[in-house]
Amino acid sequence: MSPRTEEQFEKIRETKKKLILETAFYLFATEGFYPTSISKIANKAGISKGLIYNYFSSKEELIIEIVFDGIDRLMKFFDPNRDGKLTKEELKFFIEEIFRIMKKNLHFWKLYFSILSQQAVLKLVENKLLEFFKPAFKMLEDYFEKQGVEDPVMETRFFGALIDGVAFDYIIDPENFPLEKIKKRILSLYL
Amino acid sequence: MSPRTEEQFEKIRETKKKLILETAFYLFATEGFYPTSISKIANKAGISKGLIYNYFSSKEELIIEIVFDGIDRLMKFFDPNRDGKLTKEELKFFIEEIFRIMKKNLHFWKLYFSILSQQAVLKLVENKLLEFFKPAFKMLEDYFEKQGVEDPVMETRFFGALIDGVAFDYIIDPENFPLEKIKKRILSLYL
Amino acid sequence: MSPRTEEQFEKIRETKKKLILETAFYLFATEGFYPTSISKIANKAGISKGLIYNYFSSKEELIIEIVFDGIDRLMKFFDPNRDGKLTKEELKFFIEEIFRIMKKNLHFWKLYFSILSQQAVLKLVENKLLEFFKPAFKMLEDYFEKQGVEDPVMETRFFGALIDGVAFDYIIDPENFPLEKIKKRILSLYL
Amino acid sequence: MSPRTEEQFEKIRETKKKLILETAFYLFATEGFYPTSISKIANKAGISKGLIYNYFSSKEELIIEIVFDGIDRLMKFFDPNRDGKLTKEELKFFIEEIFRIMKKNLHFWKLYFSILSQQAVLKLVENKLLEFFKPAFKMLEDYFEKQGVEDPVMETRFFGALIDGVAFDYIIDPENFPLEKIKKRILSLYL
DNA sequence: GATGAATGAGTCTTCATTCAT
DNA sequence: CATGAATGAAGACTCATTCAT
Repeated sequence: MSPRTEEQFEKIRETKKKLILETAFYLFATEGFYPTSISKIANKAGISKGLIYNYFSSKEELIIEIVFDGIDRLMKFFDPNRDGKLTKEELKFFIEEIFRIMKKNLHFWKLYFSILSQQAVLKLVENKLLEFFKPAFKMLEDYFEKQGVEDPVMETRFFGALIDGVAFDYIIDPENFPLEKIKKRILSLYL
Repeated sequence: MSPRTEEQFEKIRETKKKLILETAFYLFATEGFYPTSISKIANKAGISKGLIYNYFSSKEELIIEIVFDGIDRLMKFFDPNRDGKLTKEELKFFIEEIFRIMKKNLHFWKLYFSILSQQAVLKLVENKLLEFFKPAFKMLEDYFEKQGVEDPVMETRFFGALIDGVAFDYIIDPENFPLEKIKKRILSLYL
Repeated sequence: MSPRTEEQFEKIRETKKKLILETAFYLFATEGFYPTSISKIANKAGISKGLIYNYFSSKEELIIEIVFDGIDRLMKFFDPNRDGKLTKEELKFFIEEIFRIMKKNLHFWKLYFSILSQQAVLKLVENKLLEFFKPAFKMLEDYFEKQGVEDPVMETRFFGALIDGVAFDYIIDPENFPLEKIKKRILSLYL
Repeated sequence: MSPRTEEQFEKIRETKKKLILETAFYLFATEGFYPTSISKIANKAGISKGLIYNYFSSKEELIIEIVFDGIDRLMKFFDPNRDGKLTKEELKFFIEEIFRIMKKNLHFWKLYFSILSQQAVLKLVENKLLEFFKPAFKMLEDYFEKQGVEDPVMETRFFGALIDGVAFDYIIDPENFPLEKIKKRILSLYL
C-alpha cells in the first residue's frame, strides 16, 4: 500500500535499462542498426515499445550509450595499472586480452565495425572513440620508441590496422579463422 | 523522327544503367545503404524513380550488382597473367596495386566494409565474395608454401587480415593515415 | 506518528487539487490544451502523474473543472447584489470590472477563447457556458429595454460581441492594445 | 504509352493539392488542428496518407498554406481599387463584404479564431497575419482621421475588436446570432 | 524508354491512462 | 495519499514499389 521506496525504483530502473541495452546491443550487432526496429527490441526484451522511451529518448541515444558502454569496458583491458606506460608484459597482456575478448564477445566487434562503417552512426560516437584511441595510441608510440623502433607513429598505426583486420576477418568467419595461431604470429612479431 | 534502331536502344540502356550504378554506388558508399533512398539516387542521377525499376527490380538487386561489379574490377588487379600462380613480382605488384586503388578509390572500400559489416546486406553477396576470395587465397597459400613458410594457410589469413585492417583504418581517417609508409612496412615484411 | 485526522486529509486534498488546477490552468492557457501533456502538468506542479488521476478522472475532466471554476469566478463580478436587475451603476461597474480582470488575468481569457475556438473542447463545457450567459443576457436585455433601446436583444448581442472582440484583441497583443481608451469609448457609448 | 506531358502532371498536381487543402481546411476548421490527423484528412479526401506528403512536407506546412491562402482571399475584399485609401463608400462596401463572407464562409472564421487562440499554431503564421493587418489598419486610421475622429488609432482598434467579436460570436452560435441586424447597427455607427 | 503520382506497410515517437507497491 | 514504471493505441512521417500514361 505504501509507495515504493526510492531504492526500489532505482533497482527496477537499473534492471530494465540493462535489459534494454543488452537486447538492443545483441540485435544491433547481429542484424545492424537500421534493420533493427524499436518494436523488435521491445518484443525480444518482452516489454512495450513505450517503455524504451522511458529510458532512452531516441534510437540514436540507445546506440550511443551502447557504444560508449562497450568502449568503457574495453578500456579496462588496456593499461591495467593505469600508469599511462606500457611494459613489454603489459603489451603481451593487452594482446592476449584483445584476443580473449574477441573470442568471448563477438557481438561487440560486430557492432564496432558496423558502427565504424556506417557514416551516419559513426558521427554520433566518433568523439568518444577518439577519446579512447588517443591515449592508447600515445602509449603504444611511447612503447615502440623505447624499443628503438624507427618510426613509432607508423608502427602504432600498423599495429592498430593489424588488430582491426584480425578482428574484422574473425567476425566475418569465426568458424574458420585460425585465431590462436594468428595471435601467436602477432606475439612473435612484437615480443 | 525515324524510330531508334535496336543498337541505339541498347546503347541508351547501357549508358543509363551505368549512370544509375555509379550514382547509387557513390551514395551507398558515402552515406550508407539504408540512409540512401531510391528517390535520392534518382534525384542525383537526374532521372525518375520509375526508371530505376526499369533496370533493377529492387534496391537489393542494385547493391548486389554494385558489389559484384566492384569485385570483378578488383579481380583484374590480382594475378594479372591469370595463370593461377603468384610469383614474387606478382605479389609485389598486387600489394602495390591494392594500395594504389585504395588511394584512388576510397569509395569502393567504404562500400566494401559497410557491406561486410551489415549482416543483412552481406547475406546477399557472400557467395560472390567467396568466389572471389577462394582462388586468391589458394594462390597466396601456394605462394607462401613455396617460400617455405611454416603455416601457409595461417599466413594467408594473416596477410588478408593485415590488408583488410589497413584498408579499414585508411578509409576511417584518410587524411592522417600514413599509407605510403605502411605499404613499405608490408613490402619489407614479405619481400 | 499518530494517523492524520479526517480534516487533515481533507485539507491536503483541497490544497493538492488547487495546485493541480492552477498549474493545469496556466499551462492550458499559455501553451494550449493539446500541447500540454499530463506529464508536463505533474512536472511543473512537482507531483507525480498518478496523483493527478487521484483527483481527476481524465484530462478532459481537468479542463472542464478549470473552465467551470473560471466561469464561477466571473459570475461574481456580474450583478453584484444578485437581484437579477442591472442598474446604470451596476452596468458601469460591470464594464469596469470586465476590464479590470481582463488586465489582471490575461490567462483566463486566453483559456476562454482557446476553449471556445476548439470544437472538441467547447462541446465539453457549452452547457455550463450557456448557464452563465443566459441570465446575464437576460439582465442586459431588461436593462436595455428599460433604457428605451429599440431592439434590446440585438443590442445585448452587440454589446457581448464588442466585449468579446476587445478581450480577444487584447490577449493577442496586450502590449499595444489601448485598453484604457477602449474602455472609455465603450463607457461613453453606453452611459 | 507515351509519358504524361508536363502540363498533364501540372494539372493533376493542382487538382490534388486543392483537394487536400480544402479537405484539411474543412477539418481543421470544424474539428481543430490537433484533433485532425493526417490520416483523417487523407481518408476524407479519398487518398492515401503518403500522398499528402507528396504535396506538403508536414502538417505544419499544410496549415500555414491554408491560412496564407485564406488571408490572400480576404485581402481582395479590402480596398478593392488598391489605392491604399478608403472612401466612405469603400468602408461601407468593406463592412458589407465582411458580413457577406462571414455568412458565406463560416469555416474560414472558425479556422481564423482557432489559429489565433492556439499559441503554437499562431507562431507559425503571425508574420503573414501582421502583413495583412498593418496596411488595413493604416487605411482605417487615415480614414478616421479624415473624418475628424479624435483618436483614429484607438478608433481603428475599436472597430477591429468589434468586427472580431461579431465574427467570433457568430461562429459560436450561427443559428441565433442576429447577423443582419448587427450589421445595420455597425453601419449606423460609422456612416 | 520515361515519368512521377499514388500507395500502404512500416518506422520512430508521444501520451493518456493504469496499477502494483 | 503518492509514486512512477508500464502499457498500447494512435500520430506524424518515410520510402520501396507500382502503374497509368
